[in-house]
Amino acid sequence: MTVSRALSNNPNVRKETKDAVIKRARELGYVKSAAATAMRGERTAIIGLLLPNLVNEFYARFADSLTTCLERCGLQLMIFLTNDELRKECGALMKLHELQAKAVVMVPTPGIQADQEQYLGDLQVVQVIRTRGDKANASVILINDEKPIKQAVAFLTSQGHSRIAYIGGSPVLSSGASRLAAFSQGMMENGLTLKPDCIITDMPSFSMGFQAAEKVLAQGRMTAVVCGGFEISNGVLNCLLQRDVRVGKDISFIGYGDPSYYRWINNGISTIKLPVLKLAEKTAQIVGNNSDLYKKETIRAEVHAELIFRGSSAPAAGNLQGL
Amino acid sequence: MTVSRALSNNPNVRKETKDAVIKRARELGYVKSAAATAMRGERTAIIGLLLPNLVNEFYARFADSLTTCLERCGLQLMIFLTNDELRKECGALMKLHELQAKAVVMVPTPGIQADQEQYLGDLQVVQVIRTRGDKANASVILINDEKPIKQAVAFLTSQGHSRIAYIGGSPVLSSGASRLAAFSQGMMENGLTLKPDCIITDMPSFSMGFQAAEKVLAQGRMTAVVCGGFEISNGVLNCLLQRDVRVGKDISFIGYGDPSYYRWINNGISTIKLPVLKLAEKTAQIVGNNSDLYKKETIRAEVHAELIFRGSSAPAAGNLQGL
DNA sequence: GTGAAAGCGCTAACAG
DNA sequence: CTGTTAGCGCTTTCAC
Repeated sequence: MTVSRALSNNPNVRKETKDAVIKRARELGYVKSAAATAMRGERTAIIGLLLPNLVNEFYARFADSLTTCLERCGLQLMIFLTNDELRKECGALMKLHELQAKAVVMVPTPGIQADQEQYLGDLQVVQVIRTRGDKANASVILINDEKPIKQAVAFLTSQGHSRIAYIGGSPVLSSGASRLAAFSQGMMENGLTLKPDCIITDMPSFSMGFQAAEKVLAQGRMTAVVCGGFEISNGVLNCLLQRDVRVGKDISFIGYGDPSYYRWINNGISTIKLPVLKLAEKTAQIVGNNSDLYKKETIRAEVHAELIFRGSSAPAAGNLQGL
Repeated sequence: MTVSRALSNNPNVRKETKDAVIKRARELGYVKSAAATAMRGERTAIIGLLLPNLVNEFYARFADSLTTCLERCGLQLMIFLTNDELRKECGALMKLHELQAKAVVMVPTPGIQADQEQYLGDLQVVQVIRTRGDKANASVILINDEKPIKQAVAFLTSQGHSRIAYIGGSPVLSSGASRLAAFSQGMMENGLTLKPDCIITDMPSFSMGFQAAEKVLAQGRMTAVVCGGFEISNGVLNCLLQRDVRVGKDISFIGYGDPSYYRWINNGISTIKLPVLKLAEKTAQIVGNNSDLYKKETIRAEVHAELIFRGSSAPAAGNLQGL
């Protein structure tokens, strides 16, 4: 018992005893068993992170930033890849429950909530980027991209574009729905008609973006494209480049997310830049919060995206002349 | 006890009893405590992964692939970012020790080994990409890039280049040393002189690459650059693009690693492509190996990199004429 | 300032 | 087939 007290720096131990214990412990290479600590009911210093994947640079950067932010609180991230499958999400939550994780930070998969409550035990939940209703007492941090999306449409309009395509995530995702809404509103506000064939949405992925871009090109009527999804944006851009479409001339392009190479493609890719670091900081703040108070107050927060102008969003002239 | 047996599917339980137990457990939302299991001495299903960062696309892809591979064995990755600092590496190892992790997969930091053995407890170690001596009984998986590096030099030579710069990782890293050796050998084999000012090595990073490229440009004598590091390659390339150097005309460039955008910059960036998936698979194979036998046989393996030709490695003519 | 007892959830080893 | 005992490493509680 004295040993225990010495190691946890309890004042009720003679200094000499304490020093001796600590010294010997070091000699023996003692490390406190996380398992024993956890078994006494305390939470583990583990935070689960559920992401669709790590190949998406946005997710990778988020994971990187969050790891760093949490390290300061002595918390460790355990990453689970869901591939946007509900089944995997459930599996991950169950494991975290078993591990008595302190909290989960998750990009919810599109499926239905079901009685996931069961899996969660009493661990704290933070939904990021997307949300799946408020039923669960989960905190939510979203990226507000309404303004930059509207700005994108307004700018393109001011450059003479009127046939603007939108390629984004499915509206079954909360993020997909809000981005699409922003685009639609933007079109209305600028007096443009919102034809159904100028909007393509689906589960977001590189290949989805690629294929959507092929469709848009096949139509041959659009003079500009706005993207509403990180991997989608990459897919669309890759399609355009592969087809030798002169981005910024034949067609104007506004991407979503800002992978480092967007600066260097052609004259730069205009895009909606996402505040990754701020998102991570806010998340860490909620999760790392030593809520001695068992307040399960659920927080709702937003971080703001920003439109970056580069060469890919140019006047429509070149293209309109061609029509 | 019967309950315990039922839940662990022990045959010595009447079927009806077992079913009843399992049913009731589900109703109650029972999950087996990982802590209790761990406390009885068993290893956790946790594999530590120590990486410099996750921003480097190569590391992110490796983490992604490894997560997926390990999931099949029911193992979970816990990622620690070392930022190539020995201090952080030690901290991470200690935490893994506390958690009774089953194994660590690590990209060793450049520092000295010290008596890290202490931190490791008896967990299995797999060093990837770089190695830090064989003293510790650690398995090692390296990327063999000797052949593609030599090929790169040979190809550039065949295109008329003779002033070829090499920008790579510091030789204090085993990877840096072997790449530099391959480049040097390549130069010799092609009858080229290896002047000291054509070689720049340092701790690998984007900015290191960027600055090295600035130096090379300032010299104004090189007609080609070969890179020996993923982030270095990005840094060099970004510098060239920012300075409006016509890559593949003013200067030939062979990168290291194959981020998706290399295909689309100018006429494509020639590069040494790394076998990420194979690396992950091999790693998972070693780590996931249910070594019921406590054989601590340490494995040494290699996966092979490959040179990809694209537009950035062109004949030297254009440049040589200019000199 | 120190120590003994008890219990967190689980299972190996031994009864019945 | 089912149950009892004991112990994994730790801390809280209550003596001394």
